Amino acid sequence: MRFSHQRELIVNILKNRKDHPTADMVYESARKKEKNISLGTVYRNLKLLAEEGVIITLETVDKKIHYDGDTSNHSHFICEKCGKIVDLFVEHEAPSKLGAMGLTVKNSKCVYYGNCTDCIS
Amino acid sequence: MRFSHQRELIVNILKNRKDHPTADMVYESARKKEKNISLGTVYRNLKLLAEEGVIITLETVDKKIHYDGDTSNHSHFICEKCGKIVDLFVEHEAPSKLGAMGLTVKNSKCVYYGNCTDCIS
DNA sequence: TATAATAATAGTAATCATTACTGATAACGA
DNA sequence: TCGTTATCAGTAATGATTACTATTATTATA
Repeated sequence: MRFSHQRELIVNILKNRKDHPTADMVYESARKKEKNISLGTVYRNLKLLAEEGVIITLETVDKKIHYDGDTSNHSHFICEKCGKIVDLFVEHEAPSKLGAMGLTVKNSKCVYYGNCTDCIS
Repeated sequence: MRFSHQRELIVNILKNRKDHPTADMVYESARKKEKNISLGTVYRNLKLLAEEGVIITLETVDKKIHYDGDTSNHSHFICEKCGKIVDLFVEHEAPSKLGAMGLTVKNSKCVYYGNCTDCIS
């Protein structure tokens, strides 16, 4: 994997943001620094970086992939009303039962759905 | 929500299957009973049934929505190699911390990734 | 440092899961 | 039975993502 300015820019954007942007949000952000960066480049790198474990993907219900530069072991809360994604820094480990079932767990994604403080219903 | 044969067929398919089919898998299965059922009808009903909580959606990494007729509180394990989805009937409750954060949790989805027995690597 | 090999890019076309649309049909309350 | 209208079949449109291609940039090596 070579070093390219575009790739480094994309990584930096994700590592500095505290939210969970989609590909086009990253693209929009990237264009402010590299005005000629291609949307395809953003998609290709996001996919590659996620495969390499440099960033994390978050599949929500809006059919767009969200990306997270924080690869620490944490979960997410998604507000069903406003769509806001909240980081949950709660230690989260796989049930011991899985090992007994012969399943080797490499990572996990845990998402909680409900309403946030602003959207109590 | 009216009663229609097509909708009832789709519900029955999901309630009787133990796997986690995608829309086109449900469509294929439905056509064996109703040879003229439309793919659009399958999609519309799956979406509606998921919104009503009659079935559950499972967003995986293959960009297709998987459906689960079992709405009990359980998690899933996905093999990164063969894509197999395994049900995990492990009681899974939201961290108590969330309530203190003002977040009201209605449901949760927890997915574990790794390798299954057949794909140990 | 110059050069060769090739990974990565910009720009755009293609893919494909899903949704929207439309005229016809069927469910169901009165 | 009849009228209202939700639902359907069939198909077109949408839109996020990926593939493609000629060009450019990175990096190992002489």
